[in-house]
Amino acid sequence: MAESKSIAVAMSGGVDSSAVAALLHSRGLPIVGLTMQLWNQRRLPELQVEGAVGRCCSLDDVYDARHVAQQLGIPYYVVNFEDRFEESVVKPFISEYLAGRTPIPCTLCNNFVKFDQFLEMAEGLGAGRIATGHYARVRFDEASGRYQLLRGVDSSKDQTYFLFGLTQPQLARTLFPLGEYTKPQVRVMARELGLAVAEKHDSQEICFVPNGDYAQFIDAYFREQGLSRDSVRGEIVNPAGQVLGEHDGVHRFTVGQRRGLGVAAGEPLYVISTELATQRVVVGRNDELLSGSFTAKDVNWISIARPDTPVRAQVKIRNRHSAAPATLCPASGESRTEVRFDEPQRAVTPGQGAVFYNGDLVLGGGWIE
RNA sequence: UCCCCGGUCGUCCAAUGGUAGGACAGCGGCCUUUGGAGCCGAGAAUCGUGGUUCGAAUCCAUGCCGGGGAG
Repeated sequence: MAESKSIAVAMSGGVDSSAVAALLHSRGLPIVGLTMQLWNQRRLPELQVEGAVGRCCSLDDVYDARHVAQQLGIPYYVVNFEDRFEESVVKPFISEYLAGRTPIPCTLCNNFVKFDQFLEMAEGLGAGRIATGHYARVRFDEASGRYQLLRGVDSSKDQTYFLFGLTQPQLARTLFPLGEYTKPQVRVMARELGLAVAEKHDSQEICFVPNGDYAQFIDAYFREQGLSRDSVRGEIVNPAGQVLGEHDGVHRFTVGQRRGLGVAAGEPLYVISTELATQRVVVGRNDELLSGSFTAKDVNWISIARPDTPVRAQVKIRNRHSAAPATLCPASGESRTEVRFDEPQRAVTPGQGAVFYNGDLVLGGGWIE
């Protein structure tokens, strides 16, 4: 009976998710701690680095999560999602890069693992809802009958950019307890609750790429799989087509990138686009990176129903971008939406997410074509 | 085999008698819990050899290497 009301907490072993477990527990809610094993960090040993911190799924992290669960006296399990993670996150991550786009593994992981397989697993354990350490808020809007997604109170830690794929059924069963707090408050809370992980460093970079070198990861993954790739070398050209240099693969470049071009032109050069067919990387001046509009595909509307007419919004085109005013023009009968910025924005990048906001409210989001 | 012009950090350019500066690139760090971006920092060069001069990247001679030039 009481089992069916329990909440499954996704515990990574970090401060945030540990604080979520402690917080819900302190409120007397029945919870169960679960750690998702997503990637075996002992694979691709050539990428190992000394003293790496903040990587997901390391033995230390599982140890930390289990320790917190013991401290709280809650049931705790480690669940192995490695196959799903590799299929739904790692492989698409690689193929997107090889296709000249710039993927967001965190969003894929949320869409296909954390709010999908994990939710099912929780259900199997008798938990009706899940809770994660994301800095975001969910609320039910009586008027529209919809669950709404809102930015976390701590705008500097807000993680809604990675959550634009969440659906109504998922939101209905999800708790983001940290959305009401700031990161410093969470640290204090963790300290006061005596959590051993209170001072643990924040994680950063892609969790399955231990040394942060994703291009090296892709190379290593191909070797591990015994796959070979055709030559990926290509030319670096300016918009006029003049050859300025050579490169070792379009997957090493993303729109707006400056470093790593190896071309000395007297002024900084940035990647403007990559041409898959010719394996060319086009570079140019910073002001050549401005775009006034783009199309978002596979748009998921969250806090509002899909509009039939243009909608004003602020649109965020990368995690560190501050949402810019724009007009959304949904294509009728399609999941595409044209986004027209009031002012041109720098480095609109295919493969990245475009998230639509109205203040703190997340209207929805899609993928930049 | 003669005559011009030119050889400065990896690249491009500055300093034309007083002990070499910048941009870009590369490297390191910070920032950021997608990738980029941005910020900070340290490196890094006068083609060789003689001479003139208190003092040479700078003037002279010569060699070497580029580029140009009717035999």
